[in-house]
Amino acid sequence: MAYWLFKSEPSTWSWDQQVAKGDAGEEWDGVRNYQARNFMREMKLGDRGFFYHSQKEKSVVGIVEVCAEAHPDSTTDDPRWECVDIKAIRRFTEPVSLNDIKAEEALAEMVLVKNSRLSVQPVTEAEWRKICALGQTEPD
DNA sequence: GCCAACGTTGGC
DNA sequence: GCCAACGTTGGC
Repeated sequence: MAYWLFKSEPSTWSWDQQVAKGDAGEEWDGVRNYQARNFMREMKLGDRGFFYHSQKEKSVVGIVEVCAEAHPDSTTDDPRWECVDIKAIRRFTEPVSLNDIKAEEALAEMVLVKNSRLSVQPVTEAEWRKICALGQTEPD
């Protein structure tokens, strides 16, 4: 199983909206970046991801699961763009802020730190476990 | 609100 | 195929 991070501006699509979709999940649509799309193409059913709020909050707020593999993005006719569906699994007991992450030497190589603009990105298992620990939340 | 970083576009 | 110009994102 692989681990990922999904970034969203809460004013556009928030954790609460994701939770409201329940187990049916929702398309992670609107991605118009090849790198991000390619990562979504690599995702398998059951892969886990962090849900990160950008902008004002800048925190990992919960865990999601891939519930549909890559398919055409319904928000565009352009066949280049695909997306996966994700569903909320659980909220972090404590949100883990970007500051918290930057303060951890073990997390210094995270894509979130190195390339803050990439909206869909891979997370290593070590990073996954570390951030779950910081969030006082079960990793699986 | 600013600006750095990055990606994309289009002219040559 | 290069690169300048431009647009967007997101942290500060």
